[in-house]
This record gives sequence, C-alpha cells and structure tokens, in this order.
Amino acid sequence: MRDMNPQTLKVACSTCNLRELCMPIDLSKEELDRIDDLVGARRKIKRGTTLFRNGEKFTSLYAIRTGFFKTCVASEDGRDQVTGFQMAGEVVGLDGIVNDHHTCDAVALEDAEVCVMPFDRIEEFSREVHSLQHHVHKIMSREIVREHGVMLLLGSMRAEERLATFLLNLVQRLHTRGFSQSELILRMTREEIGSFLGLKLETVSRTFSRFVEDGIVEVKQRHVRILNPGALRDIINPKAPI
Amino acid sequence: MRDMNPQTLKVACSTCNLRELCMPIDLSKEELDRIDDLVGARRKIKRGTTLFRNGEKFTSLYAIRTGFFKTCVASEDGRDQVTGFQMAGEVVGLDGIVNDHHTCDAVALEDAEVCVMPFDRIEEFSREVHSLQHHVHKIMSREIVREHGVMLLLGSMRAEERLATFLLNLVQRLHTRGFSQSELILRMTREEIGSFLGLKLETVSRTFSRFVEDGIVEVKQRHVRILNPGALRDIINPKAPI
DNA sequence: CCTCAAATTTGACCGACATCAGGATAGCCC
DNA sequence: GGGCTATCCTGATGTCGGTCAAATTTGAGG
Repeated sequence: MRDMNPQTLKVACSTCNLRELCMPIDLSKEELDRIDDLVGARRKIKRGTTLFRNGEKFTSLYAIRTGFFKTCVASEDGRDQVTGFQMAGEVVGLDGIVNDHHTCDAVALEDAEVCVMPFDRIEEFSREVHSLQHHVHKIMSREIVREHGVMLLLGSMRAEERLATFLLNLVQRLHTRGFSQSELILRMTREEIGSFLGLKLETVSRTFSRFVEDGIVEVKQRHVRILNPGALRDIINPKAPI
Repeated sequence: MRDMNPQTLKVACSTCNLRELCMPIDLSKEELDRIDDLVGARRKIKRGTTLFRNGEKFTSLYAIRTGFFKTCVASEDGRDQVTGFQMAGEVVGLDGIVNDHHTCDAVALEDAEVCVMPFDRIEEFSREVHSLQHHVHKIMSREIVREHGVMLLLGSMRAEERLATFLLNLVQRLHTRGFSQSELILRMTREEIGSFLGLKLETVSRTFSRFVEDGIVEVKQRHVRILNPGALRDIINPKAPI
C-alpha cells in the first residue's frame, strides 16, 4: 500500500498545495515542522467504497486531498439521509469524536485520496501549537454552522429554493478551489441530491428541468452550466415587490 | 449585577451539582482547581431576552445552569429556523467560534442562569488539562451528531414521526436530569416546535390532537403526559409486518 | 371581574411534492 | 457493436401538510 511515487512520498502539510484551504494558519518554521507529523499516512479510496462507516472505531480525522465524498446517516428502519458533500481541502470524521466510533458513513463518489490525521496526535499538537488548536475548533464550529444552514434549508425552503441553494453553494466552493464559477460536474446522482435536500429524485429532476426551461441553467446529465446565477439568488431570496 | 447570595457567590465547577452533566470528566485535585477558574461569571437571562444574537462578537461559551433556551438562525429574507432547544447542563455558543461572531440567536424561553466561560480561557486550560481538551472536542462533536439527527428528521420523516421523535428526545433529556419519564412541560410555543420540526403550528397542533385521540399522550396546553411511549417509538420505527 | 392580546384548536380547501409507472439515455462489460 | 443496468426524465394521480379562517382558551393587566 506504500506509495513510492517520490512526489507524494513525503507526506508534509508544509509543502501541500492545499494548505491554504486545509490549514490556513500562520505558523513559525518550528511549528510547521511539528504540523508535518500530523498526517500519519495517505489513503486512497476507490469510488463507491467507504472511508469509514457507522459503528467503526474512531481514530482519525481525514483531510481530503483529491476526490469527492458524501456523508450519510441512517436510521434503524433503513431511512437514509445524506448530511453533506465534501471536496478537496475539507475535513471529515468529526462525528466520531464524541462516542469514539463513527455514527455516519463517508462514501467516495469518485476515486479519492485523503490525509489520515490520527486524532490523538491532533490533540497532542493542539496543546503545543495554539494556532492549530484554534484552527481545529474553527473547523468543528464551521461544521456546526454549515449544518445550521442545512437545517434552515430543510425546514423552511421549497424545492426550487433548495436546489438553487445547493447549486450556488457547490459552485462557490468549487470556485474557491480554482474551478469555474459557472460550470460544474455533479459527482452525485439525483437521488443523492434529493436525499441531501429532503426531496425525491423525481422532484430534483423536475426542478432541474424547470430551471432549464427558464433559461437559468444548462443541464446535460451531470454537467451543469449556470447561465443566470442572479436568477438562482432571486429564487432563494425573493426580491420583495415595492 | 453582582450576586451576593452566599450560595451562588462562589462560582465553582468543582462544587456544582450540574458537573456530572456539564463536565463529566475525571480530574485530579489540581485540575479541578484549575477548572474552577473557567467560569468567569454567572449571568441571568430574563425570559424572552437573548443570551447572544446573530452578529454579536463571540467571546464565550455558556453552560446553562437553570432555564431553557432556543437557538435559531434566520435567512436574509426573514425566514426563521429553530435549530435546537437547550436545557440545564448543555452548552451554547459553539457557532461563534469559526467567525468570531455569533451566527444565531439564543433566546431564553424561561428565566435562566448561565455560566459564562470565556473561550480564550477554555483554550488556555485545554492546553494544560488533557481531559478538558478532549471534553471540549466531545461537546462540539456531540452537537454535530445531534444536528445529523435533526437533518434526518427534517429530510425524511413525516409529521407524526417528527413530533414523536421530538417528544421522546425531550423527555429523555429531562429524565437524565431527574425529571419524570412520562411527564413534561413544554417551554416553547407550537410555533417554535413547528419551526424546529419544519412544520406549521397548525400541523403541530393537529398532530398533538391525533396523539391524544389515539390515547398516546395527554395534552393540556403545554403540559404533556406520555401514556404510551411504546406507541411513539413504533411511530418512529414502524415494525415491519411479517 | 373585565378586557385584550397571545396562543391554541379545528375546519375547509388547496397546492407542492410524493408516488407510481413508462420510457429514454448513458455508460459499461462482453 | 450489442445487451444490460444505472440513471434520468416525464406524465398521471394521490396525499400530506400548508393556507386561510374562525372559534376557543389562557394569561396578563387594569
């Protein structure tokens, strides 16, 4: 399993081109050296397989280097809910801390690679490097705030608003990573989008079709081009008439 | 504002009867002394007023000593979503860490008192006391997992299932605090329950009425007695017929 | 006790989304 | 290429919960 490619052999945050996203903190030379030991290993995840799943022992957080994940929870009677989609530079596994085992599944939606960061090591380094400590807290708080947004979406928005919010959020995050502001490839099925948005796949499909009719987006299967982002924003935030 | 009551003058976790809930970690004598300085002050919150609100500068986490809170987020166009209800021994304010200001409101639903824990002090002590550090991480992770559950509820459950889940969750948390397993007083309006559950207040009211008809609960305004908790569980987790 | 506002309940009706079903398309393996 | 399965789209119909409206209850304040 050892990766012998010299370019990736050295697992080092200090030289990682994702550091701006993953670890955006000012560090001294010594602190950076310390941080470099955070990552225990890299791990490749094949599309369709899980990084971790509900019930598994929690040991590490995972920083996504490449690829795309979904996380989902299931209720006893088989109901299923996608709780999020994660891309490069984002961290998954936070759910496992509280009970020492994971309570959701993380599934790769395309071939992926993650940095494995043993959590006891994170805690150890956090005690030494203040900025790392605060960064870890921010990552967890950010996830809480993100979920607040999802709750607002699920609790109060209509189908069109949900899908518009979803598309704008995705394209914004991709843009941060250097991709287009207006074009994106969906890595997930309509059903997975629906599960995330609290809709059935038919409704997702119909809503896409309506957006296309209205000239707001172009959709070819999973390829989406946003023609009128303003219209999407208006759907989410209806301009009150005078 | 100083509380001169000798019983509450000493703000000390070590002698707090909520410590089991709020700070359930084994600590040495010295560590306990350290922890006692975590709480900067107590603060009383009148019913209907806010502990903090969206946009305010983040400085502290708050451990609830007495009383009952709701937290809610709002979208730009005035939509509102209750993201949780909090009671004694629970911690609010985690949303503020990531951007250094709060992104939701915490409103007291009855007169309340909280322990103000300045977050920089929490981080400072966390670096010294391992178990406190881990405890803080667990609290944040627990909140993330709780929100997963809410997402599952909002994304996939029907009205009856939502309300049954809500009631069982509330009564279970109250039971942990020494209250009845079967009786509770709702501190929030039907509208607030509805906002939390993604339903309209009329639907909440109707669903209560149906539960009453079916002999599952007794409802007198905000006083609820659960007559048949098994039925509530069955509603959430329908027994598959053979 | 009376008044008034807020909260709750209940009914009638409606609409958005779910469900069910059929067919089209794309991607994959042989 | 041909067959197969996943995925996706679209139509017809149904239903759960929303909307609108009105009556009732409760609690606060005079």
